[in-house]
Amino acid sequence: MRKNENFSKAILDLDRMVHEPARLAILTVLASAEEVAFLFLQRITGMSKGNLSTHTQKLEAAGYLDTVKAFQGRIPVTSFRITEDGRLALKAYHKQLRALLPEEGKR
Amino acid sequence: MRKNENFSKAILDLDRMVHEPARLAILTVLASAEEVAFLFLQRITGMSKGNLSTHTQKLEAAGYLDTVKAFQGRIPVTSFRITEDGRLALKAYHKQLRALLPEEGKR
DNA sequence: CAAAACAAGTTTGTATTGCAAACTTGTTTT
DNA sequence: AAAACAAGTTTGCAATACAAACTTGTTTTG
Repeated sequence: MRKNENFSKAILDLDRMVHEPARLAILTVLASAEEVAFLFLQRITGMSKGNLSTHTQKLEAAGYLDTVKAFQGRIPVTSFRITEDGRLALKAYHKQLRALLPEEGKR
Repeated sequence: MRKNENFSKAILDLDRMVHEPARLAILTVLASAEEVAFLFLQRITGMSKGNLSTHTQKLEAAGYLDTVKAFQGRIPVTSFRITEDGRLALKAYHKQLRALLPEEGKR
């Protein structure tokens, strides 16, 4: 049996910056591409612009993504790239989750 | 490649009653025993009494656990049992997480 | 050409929530 | 009898997620 104490305390140590579903979705998409545009991210996740904007700002403040502001012709386009720290945080989070999930055989 | 759209929207559909780490820890412990006493749960998770109390109340309101109030001698002892709904919710949550985690080979 | 509609994000306001300090009710110790 | 302890609960507060409303600029239309 898994040691319940360490185990449940580990759950409480999950990185909340990543654990929040909106941000987890953002990071997951960013992890699968070089660079992702704001509007693409919005459509793919179905989030509102406001919500997406605040979450990407938080992820940037945490150092998990970089914001790239550019112009496509004359209209502004904001894009994002996951940082190395972001990738590491996501990987670490995945590891925490795996430790938490019952093993294959025991489902 | 996984379809990014369905995928990231699925993340946003995670059951938040279970997703919250404090409650996930509680449910996980409850799932591994018949009945668990308040103080045991508190020690094993390291949560404060107040926090534990409010989260168990939420889980009860959601129908995910039952609260059992009894006496040990003359002192009151509160215990909890996961309900069938709670077990199902936890299982469904695990399933959602598995779908979300990169596969073994791709780590 | 002026006005209205549209685009791309950001800021602000609100309602919810997680958390621990303080409280309550009762028991045991001094 | 008073003080200390136990087991939870309630209350107050700070942080957060979210969308509506706003801002700045561009394109379309009358």
